[in-house]
Amino acid sequence: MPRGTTKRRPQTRARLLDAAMEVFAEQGFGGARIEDICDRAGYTRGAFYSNFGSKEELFLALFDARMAVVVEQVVDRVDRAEPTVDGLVTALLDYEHDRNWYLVSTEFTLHAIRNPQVAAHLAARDGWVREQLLGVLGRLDWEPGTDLEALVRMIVVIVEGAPAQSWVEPDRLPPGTLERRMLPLLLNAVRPSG
Amino acid sequence: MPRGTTKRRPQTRARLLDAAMEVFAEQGFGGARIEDICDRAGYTRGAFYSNFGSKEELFLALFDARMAVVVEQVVDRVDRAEPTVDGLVTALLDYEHDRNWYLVSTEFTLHAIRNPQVAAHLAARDGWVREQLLGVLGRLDWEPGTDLEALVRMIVVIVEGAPAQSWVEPDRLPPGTLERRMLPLLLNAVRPSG
DNA sequence: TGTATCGGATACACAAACGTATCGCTTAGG
DNA sequence: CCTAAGCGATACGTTTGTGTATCCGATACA
Repeated sequence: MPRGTTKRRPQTRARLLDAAMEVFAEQGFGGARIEDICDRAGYTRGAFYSNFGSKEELFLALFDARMAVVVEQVVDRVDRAEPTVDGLVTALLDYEHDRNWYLVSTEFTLHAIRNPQVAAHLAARDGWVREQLLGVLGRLDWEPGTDLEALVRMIVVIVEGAPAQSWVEPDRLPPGTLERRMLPLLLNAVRPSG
Repeated sequence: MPRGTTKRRPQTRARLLDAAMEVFAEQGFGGARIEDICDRAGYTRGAFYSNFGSKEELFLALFDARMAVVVEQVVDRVDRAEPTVDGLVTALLDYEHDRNWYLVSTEFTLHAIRNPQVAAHLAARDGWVREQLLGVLGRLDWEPGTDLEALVRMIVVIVEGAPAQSWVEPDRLPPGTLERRMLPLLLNAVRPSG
């Protein structure tokens, strides 16, 4: 804790971040009003401007913080998983399917694509995530000639892309079901035939 | 053309839609200002309110119009394609990778997830698209027991999900490359082994 | 070619969101 | 305790975007 910083400050930040997750999920980044976030968190705009310089800065802090948690959990589980296709798939998908996080992270990706600076930031983070997964995948056997870096990208396509269909019609296609069928298909395709 | 409607009206609408595509792509739906769209199209807000009731209505019209074109083209090409995996993949991916359309259609999906009314609309459209693809896929041979409806959903995951990574770092992963590698992997996994 | 309607421009009134400057309670540290 | 700094609330003024009401040029149609 920096010199002269009181203990309630991190709590204020945390509450603002939690509120922002909800409001961004409901209204989108552009549609979210700063005052709504403050209201939701139980503060006034004074608290916001004391903690963040802009809505953009908050967005970035929110994404970074949440992304760190999600990735840590996934990597941790994958790391302990049985070195089989089924173990891997289960580890990759054994998380709470968080609708708000899907909305916010997807919108952050769009935000990054629009802003080169943010894109560089996101690319670095994504690269780090893929590296982590690459390490774990390297412990399994794969069809000779398999491009593991490409394989990791494909896994990301599935894990981040499939939820779109589920969240549009969650009753018809419950979150996780499509990924659960699709990942084994992909992984078995590059496993040793023997 | 309705009684008493002049011929420049559809042109005005079209120009507003084109402008909206650009502005939504640049600013996002929530961040886009109606006046920006009008400026871009070369009109004032008067023209806008004469043609659309709200930004939301414009967004829906834009998505519907563009979606119709894109789907028609893809279905048409897939329909004429060689009945082989490679022919299918080539037909599915042989389009201009439109960054703006990726941004707008993805944001529309988020918008739909937030608004049940819009979600129902989008689900109906998506269902229709999948039906179209189902018809074409039925003409090829597949591994016995293959769930073609699920297969179509998986194709959609790839075609709509992979561009995210490409548009974040287009230099490292040019649009289309990941799909081009991933689709054959999936399709060959459910083709007859013989 | 006349005329009624259409369609987009203009102007205005309103509302909402923003950012800042300042105030006063709270907390840390001596 | 006492005091200085931190932190969030309050209260501005400003900006920005919106929607509507009205006007006038353009266009269809007789």
